[in-house]
Amino acid sequence: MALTQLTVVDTAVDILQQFGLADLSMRRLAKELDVQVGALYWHVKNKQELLAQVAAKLLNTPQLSVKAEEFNAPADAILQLARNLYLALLPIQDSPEVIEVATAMQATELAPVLQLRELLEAAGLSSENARHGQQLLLNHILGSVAFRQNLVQLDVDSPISDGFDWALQRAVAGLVN
Amino acid sequence: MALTQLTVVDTAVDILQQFGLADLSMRRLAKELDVQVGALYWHVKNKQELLAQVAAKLLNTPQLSVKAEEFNAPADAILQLARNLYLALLPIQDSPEVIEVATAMQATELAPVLQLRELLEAAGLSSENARHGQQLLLNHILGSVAFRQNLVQLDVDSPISDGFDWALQRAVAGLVN
DNA sequence: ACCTGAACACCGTTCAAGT
DNA sequence: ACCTGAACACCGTTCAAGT
Repeated sequence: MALTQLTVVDTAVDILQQFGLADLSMRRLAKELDVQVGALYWHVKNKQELLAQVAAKLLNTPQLSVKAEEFNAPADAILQLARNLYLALLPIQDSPEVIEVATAMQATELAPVLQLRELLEAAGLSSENARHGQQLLLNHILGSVAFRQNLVQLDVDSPISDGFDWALQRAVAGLVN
Repeated sequence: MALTQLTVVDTAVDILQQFGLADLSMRRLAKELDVQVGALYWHVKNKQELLAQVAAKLLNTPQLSVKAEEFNAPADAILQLARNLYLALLPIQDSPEVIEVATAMQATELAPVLQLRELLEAAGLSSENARHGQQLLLNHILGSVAFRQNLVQLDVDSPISDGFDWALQRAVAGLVN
């Protein structure tokens, strides 16, 4: 199999999903691809950039986006999108850290995160306030996923409702009046 | 100077404040204390537990807490406490990661985080919903600090108002109706 | 009780040299 | 153009042995 940017990133996604971020090292990745570590650096600049591309692969899927016209209120579309993100990230170990790396270097556009802002504007917020609301909701999604995943690690039995949704509803209500 | 748990944790806090989490390694810490790495493990169980104690040192100061009776509405006390936390964590590099480690192992009680929940109960939330509201606000504080610190790292000029406070107000409004 | 010395099993990144 | 081999400068944790 030819070593390309695509195969590198896809294998990285695989390792992340199966074993978590702690096992997603450049060396482990090289071993999985049957090459030397140095070879990876011909296809990706560094680990940060790799993680940003992993995040893009995870989020830039049409499955996550939401069709605004299918909801009678923008707030409902926002709630649905936030839930989609939460549920998609939950089963992927350490996904919040990966997403944070990607948004920190803002090199990559994460479609559902952009849509979050668009929907807030559609709900009547100024473009500035839509950015701030986006931040609040993203913080809540990533923080809640991280918190839940930590519970699993300490194998506490996770209840079906973990309070994410209640707080999400209150936050959206506060944002769109 | 005698090597004790106290000196170990205090030196760790120093390194964190001056150089950030990347430089806070057990080896670097040992060097700073003029001992071998192994010696540290007599005084702390592992790095996780050390970070939890660092987090406690950072947050368990009366400066951060808020006197509820000085505010005419519980919501105002909540806002003040959240701002105190945000402003205290902002100058400490990578403080969100450290706090997250501490809350994840919940071995340590972080006073201001507890007060956040108490104030939400005082504002009329059920104890369950107060926990969920606490999660929302903590997620927003830590997420916003992390976001701002990443901007500094990429030396983008930080504006005075970064939207933290606007979103905070909307969130609190949504929580306490 | 407390610490040293040394090892074990890892990291990310770089780069001359090969093909 | 793409990859190997090998190095550089690190990690966290453990543990026999010393005092």
